[in-house]
Amino acid sequence: MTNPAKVSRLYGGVHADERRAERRLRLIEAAVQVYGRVGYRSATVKAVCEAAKLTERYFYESFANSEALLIATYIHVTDELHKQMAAAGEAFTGDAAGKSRAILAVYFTRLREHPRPARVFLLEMGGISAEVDAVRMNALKAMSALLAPPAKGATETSMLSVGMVGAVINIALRWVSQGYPQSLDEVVATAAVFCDVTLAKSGAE
Amino acid sequence: MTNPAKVSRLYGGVHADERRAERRLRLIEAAVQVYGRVGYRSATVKAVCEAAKLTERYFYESFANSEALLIATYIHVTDELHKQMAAAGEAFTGDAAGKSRAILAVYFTRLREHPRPARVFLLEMGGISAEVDAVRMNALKAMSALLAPPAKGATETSMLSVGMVGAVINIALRWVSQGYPQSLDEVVATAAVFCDVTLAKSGAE
DNA sequence: TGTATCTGACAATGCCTCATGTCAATATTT
DNA sequence: AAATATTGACATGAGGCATTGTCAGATACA
Repeated sequence: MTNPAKVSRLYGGVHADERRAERRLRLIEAAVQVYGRVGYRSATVKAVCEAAKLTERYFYESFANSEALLIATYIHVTDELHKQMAAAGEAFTGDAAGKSRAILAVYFTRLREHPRPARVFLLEMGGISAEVDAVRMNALKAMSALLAPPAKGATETSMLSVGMVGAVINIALRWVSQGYPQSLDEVVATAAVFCDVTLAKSGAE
Repeated sequence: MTNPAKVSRLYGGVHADERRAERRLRLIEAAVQVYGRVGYRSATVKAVCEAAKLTERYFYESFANSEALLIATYIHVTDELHKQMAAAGEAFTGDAAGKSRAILAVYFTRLREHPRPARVFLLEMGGISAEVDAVRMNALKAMSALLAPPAKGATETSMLSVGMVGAVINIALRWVSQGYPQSLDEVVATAAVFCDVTLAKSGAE
């Protein structure tokens, strides 16, 4: 008896859904490369497709437009990063200040491993559209929650945390842009200053 | 006897140089309006000229292209802002922490007076071009110097100051974007936390 | 083996903007 | 009043890119 759920034909041993998903992922990974090379603003659909070794047809199969790809790519990259940061935070046993440092160490290490994409996602994500802004704000909130877990009853991100994240991001951006002049320990220590003061002040509220 | 230095004809009682300068300024002021309305990225040369009540011809008389206008406009706006902040700093007599607060109060007050341009210049200035990035970095350095004057022998902006400015900017951006939910005193106090810690740490180095 | 689906290369269209050019109308000097 | 500089409105062309469409060839199923 035939399985009515499997409407799609196998191709290369995989179903249509999987092939679609695979192409989508390839486009996202290609986007990271292309954005890193020329920046998002000058990245054309064509260039991304060439890097992914797919044609425009498949681009529009997965994304409505260039901006949708940017959003998917940003989410993909930040999700991965935040997972690693969260893992480092959970692995660390000790006081809150030490935990912040462990998380920051992962953050800055990853940034140093991917200089060009890091620059793009730190620098170019502002003012492209309301949707992109919203996605970016979500990512910043996630980072804020990692570095300074909100108090139990907290309903929204405090301005203190907003400042903290801004400090860390700006330090990161400068560090990346200038070619990593300081050591990892140095930048982590500097960024940690802002985490520490945030923890101290928000606890003492 | 004719004056050979005055080669230009008077028009409306003013010389060519002055008329040019006046048109240039009108374009800059129009740019502030247009950028505020639609953002820099969607601001066309045509729209700016219409707002300035000038034609494209006069645009290219003063600016090589759209980006040159952006840079001129950004410099115009930040110069004005920094002058006011500097004045507030000099007028204040007291300790460094109090001075920071006085300067921040001016900063946030000005941002609240011009919500839309503020949003644009805080948000959209990243990753447009190397020139714009350089101009922006200069502005951030100027702000850093105001809020936490560098130690006497300091040769370059410290990463601590970079973090501080990032914190203040991010607080400002959030405050503006969300429609000023906190009081002026509140945001100033929160931002001041980051200035204080910067002053304390950089002094104790 | 035949048929339907999938894939890749490429063409074609349409849209928008920058930047320059043209030309008549206006203002100023002599 | 005549000549010249200045201004404003508009036209034009060049270029780039997104998006859709076409079509032949390849692959899997029956």
